[in-house]
Amino acid sequence: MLLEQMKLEDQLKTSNLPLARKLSLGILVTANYIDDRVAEALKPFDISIPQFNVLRILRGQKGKPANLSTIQERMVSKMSNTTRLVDKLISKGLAERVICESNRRKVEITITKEGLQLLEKTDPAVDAVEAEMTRNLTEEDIEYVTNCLNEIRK
Amino acid sequence: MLLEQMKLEDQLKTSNLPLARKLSLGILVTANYIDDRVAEALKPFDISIPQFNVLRILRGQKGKPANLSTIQERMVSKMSNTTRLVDKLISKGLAERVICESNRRKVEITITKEGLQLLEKTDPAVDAVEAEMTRNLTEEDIEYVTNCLNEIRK
DNA sequence: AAGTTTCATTTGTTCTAACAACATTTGTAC
DNA sequence: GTACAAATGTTGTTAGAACAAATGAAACTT
Repeated sequence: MLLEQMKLEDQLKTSNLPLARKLSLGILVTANYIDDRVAEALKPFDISIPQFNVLRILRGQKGKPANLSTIQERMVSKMSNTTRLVDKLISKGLAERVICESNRRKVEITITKEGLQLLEKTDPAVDAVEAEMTRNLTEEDIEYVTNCLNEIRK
Repeated sequence: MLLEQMKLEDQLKTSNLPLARKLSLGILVTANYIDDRVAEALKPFDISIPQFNVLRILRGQKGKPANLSTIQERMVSKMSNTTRLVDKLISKGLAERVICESNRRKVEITITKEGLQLLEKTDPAVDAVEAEMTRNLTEEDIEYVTNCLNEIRK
C-alpha cells in the first residue's frame, strides 16, 4: 500500500521541481499520508475521519452544546454539509441535537455518553499513530515546521 | 472566507495541544488551504484539481503515453477510480486513450494539443499561487520543512 | 494446450462532498 | 406592527470517491 506512492516519492526527493512546488506537493502528499494512517487506526471503530473530528469538537465543548456554525468553524475542511454529518452521528447514538430555546434558528448539539466512551477508545490509537509519525523529529523540528505552516496560511 | 478558519487557527497557534497533534493538524489544515487556493486559481479554466493533476502527469511524460497504473502511482491521493477521471478528460478533448498494442490489457493515455494549451494557460496562475503562499519563507525554510515532511512519511 | 493465476482496467454500487436553492426565525427600519 | 434584510439550518441535486466484483488479456504450470 505504501509502495504505491514510491514513484511520487521519488519525484519529490530527487527531482528538480521548483522549490515552492516541491513544498506544496510535499504538504499535500503528507496530509494524505496522515489521513490514511488515521483512517486505518479508526477503522476498527467504524467511524470516518470527519465524524471523528466532529466528535472531538463536541467533546472539546466540555458539556456546553455547540451549534452548527461553531462546528464548521473548527473543522479542518470546509464541510458544506455539516447537517448530514451530524445526522450520521445522531443515528449512531454518538450525539444529540436540540433546538435552541433562546434562538430557535440555532440548534444545540452535544456529545452523548456513548460518544465520549468511543473517543476514549479511539484516543490511544490516534495518539499512537501521531507519535509514530513524528518519531524522527525533535521538538524543535515540530515547532519550526508548525511555524512555517502558519506562515503559509497567513 | 479565510475568517471562517479563525477559530481553528487560534486553536492551532495558542492552545497547548500535544506537539505531535499540533503538527498533524497544521499539515492537514495547510493542505486544505493549498487545495482551496489552487482550486480557486483553476476555476476560470473549468477544471478540477484531480483532473489538473492527471494532465500534468501526462505532460510530464513528454510524449510517451502513460497507462492507468502509472498515473495512479503519481497521484497524490489514492484515486480509486482513475478510469472515470480520464474519461472526463477525454470528453473534454484534453486527453486521448488507445489500447496498447504490445500488451492489450494496458491502455495508453496521452495529452492532446488542447490539453497542453490549457496547461500553458493554467501554469502561470498556479505558479503565482504557490509563489505567493511561500513568500514569507526562505529557501532554507522550504528545504527544511520538505525534509521534515519526508521524515514523517518514512 | 487446457487450466489456473496474475495483471490492468472497467463497471456497479453505495456513500460522501460541493453548490445552490429553500425555509424559518430573528433583528431592524420605518 | 408590517416589511425587509440578515442569520442559521436544512434539503435537493449533481458530481466525485471508496470499495468490491467483474471483465478480459497475458503468463505460468504441468
